[in-house]
Amino acid sequence: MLSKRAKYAIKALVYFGHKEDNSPVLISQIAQSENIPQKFLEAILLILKKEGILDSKKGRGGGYYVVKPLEEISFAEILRIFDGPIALLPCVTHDYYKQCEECKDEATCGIRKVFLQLRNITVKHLKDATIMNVVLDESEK
Amino acid sequence: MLSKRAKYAIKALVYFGHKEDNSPVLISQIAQSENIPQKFLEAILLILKKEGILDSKKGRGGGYYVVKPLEEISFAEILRIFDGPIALLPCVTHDYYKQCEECKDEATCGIRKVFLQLRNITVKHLKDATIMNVVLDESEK
DNA sequence: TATAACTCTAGTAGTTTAGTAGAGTTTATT
DNA sequence: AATAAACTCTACTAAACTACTAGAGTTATA
Repeated sequence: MLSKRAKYAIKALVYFGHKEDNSPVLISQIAQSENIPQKFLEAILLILKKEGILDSKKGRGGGYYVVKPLEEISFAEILRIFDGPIALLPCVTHDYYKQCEECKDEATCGIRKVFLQLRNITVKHLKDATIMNVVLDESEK
Repeated sequence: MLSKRAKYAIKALVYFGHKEDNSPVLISQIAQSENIPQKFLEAILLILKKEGILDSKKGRGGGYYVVKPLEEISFAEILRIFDGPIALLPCVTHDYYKQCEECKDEATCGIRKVFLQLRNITVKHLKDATIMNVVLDESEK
């Protein structure tokens, strides 16, 4: 299961996508609109800022705004930031590779094969799913 | 990530699959061969028994043996037993459905759509992956 | 200079994970 | 009948993670 962190992050980004302009938005505004605990959301937006996806302006009239193009922000990227690897086994992750401790021979492990293929399918799907795609899809109604 | 429980369960089942006959196997034998802590494996095998996948014989000469055909045991089934739902959001699970608390309208949620498709792809892949398939694949060397 | 707004450090209750310990029960064999 | 092999079951634990909350601090603009 996704962590709430990741889910909230995606929700917030989609919220940005539905806005007309790119003016700064208050945390409190997003929190209210999306039913997310405000303090929790604060921490999440901070992380998105550290990752170069959002930026913020302090002081009166400040808030958060998007800096990375929405069509370049994929679900895969967000999941990796908040929930770590997408693969289900350490021995098939891309960025966090670790051998399974109890494994006798990785090269011939049939279990690994299944999860390697699954990882590839999943990553493809989650890379194709960008924030922009979701925004466009939701606007079609 | 998979839990170790689920990974060990799959490893144990594949181990059964590589045996010639279906005579009872000692927990200690599997634990040793697959590098799994024995006491932990005990609990796992007990669960597989409760699920009707294994059965056991007590006393001297006893042990565990498979009762469900290996070509009918899929990774999907094992994952569901040990790690719960395969879907990444509660609102797209099959057996454990729960609305996302903060969701405004499930029917139009673009995020949900992404994870619903992903779930379908994943489940298909994990249902096609049976213990028997892994055993056959590993025997081809 | 007041205040709106982000920043950052702590802490916390609850749950899950990956085990371990040990007593109890069953059954085949001697 | 005794013995020992082997599964069964309950209880416990350390460590990590999740989803928050509290509150003080900093910055910038009107």
